[in-house]
Amino acid sequence: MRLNTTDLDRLKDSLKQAGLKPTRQREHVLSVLFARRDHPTVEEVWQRSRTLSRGISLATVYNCLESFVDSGLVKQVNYEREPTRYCPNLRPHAHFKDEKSGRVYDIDLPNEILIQLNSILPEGFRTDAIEISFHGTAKQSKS
Amino acid sequence: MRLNTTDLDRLKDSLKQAGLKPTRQREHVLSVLFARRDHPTVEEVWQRSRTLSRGISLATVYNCLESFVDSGLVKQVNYEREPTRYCPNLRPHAHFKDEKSGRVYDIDLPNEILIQLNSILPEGFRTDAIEISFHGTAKQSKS
DNA sequence: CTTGATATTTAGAATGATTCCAATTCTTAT
DNA sequence: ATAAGAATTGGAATCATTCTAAATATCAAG
Repeated sequence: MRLNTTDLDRLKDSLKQAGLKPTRQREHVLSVLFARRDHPTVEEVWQRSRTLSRGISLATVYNCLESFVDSGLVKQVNYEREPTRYCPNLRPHAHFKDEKSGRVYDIDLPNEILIQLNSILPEGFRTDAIEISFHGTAKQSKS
Repeated sequence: MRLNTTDLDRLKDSLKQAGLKPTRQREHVLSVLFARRDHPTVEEVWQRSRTLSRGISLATVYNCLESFVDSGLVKQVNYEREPTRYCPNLRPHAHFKDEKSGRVYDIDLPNEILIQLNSILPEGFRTDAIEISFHGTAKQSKS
């Protein structure tokens, strides 16, 4: 995880545009998230952040990720009561969890389906967000 | 919550058909679930079960609900990391959570949508279950 | 209807993800 | 450079859930 100046500036910009102060820790956590889009847990993000020269505390990883979610910079993925996972994919998408490997895949959602889903709601229901989670088994290993 | 013999027999039958021994506690927990289909948490089911003559332990409520879910008798509903809720509606349906009231509504799912959802999966993905959760606000108060 | 084998119930301890806290350190506008 | 507000930190606290091991209940067989 070596960041050149351009990458770093991009991260800083992302943070600023999200209304977040670009701190060393936030930049690092965000870069970890972008580096491998495999829906890591907080603990996993923390492990991957140990490479940071002075380290980073677990509480800070929680704080960073929370602020990212609040500002819309990343999304959360919850499966049952397992540790929350984080995902920098901002396109409308569902998640598919392979029960064998535990891996979570992104599934792009055609706008058509979102429209249809909204159409089945009774009168007076206004939707802020829709979460769609598949459980199953995936034969392949590509994301 | 007064159960007549017919109701009780129906509960016993449900349990037996699910492969579960019909114990006093399971009958009661299941009847609580059927009495108000408002997606109660374990804690809420427990509260509502205090009416039981000799009471029932929280651990048992957990055990009962777990066995119901395992045997397919009820479904779980998870929103973020909030306490798990339980739902005796076995038709294919989504959940809509009203952020204002915290109430969870069942939304029946047309088979068409389920077919469409399966059609967007890449080759080799086999689905066991799909969860669809809406977040938003509901103007009305009916379920 | 008793009995034994097996399953269930139970209270409380243990777990584990997450949140809270209060003190320190950083960021940034002036 | 500096002060005000924000972010970071380690550790304690929280809280839903799971585990444990002992007591109790169910049910099939006799």
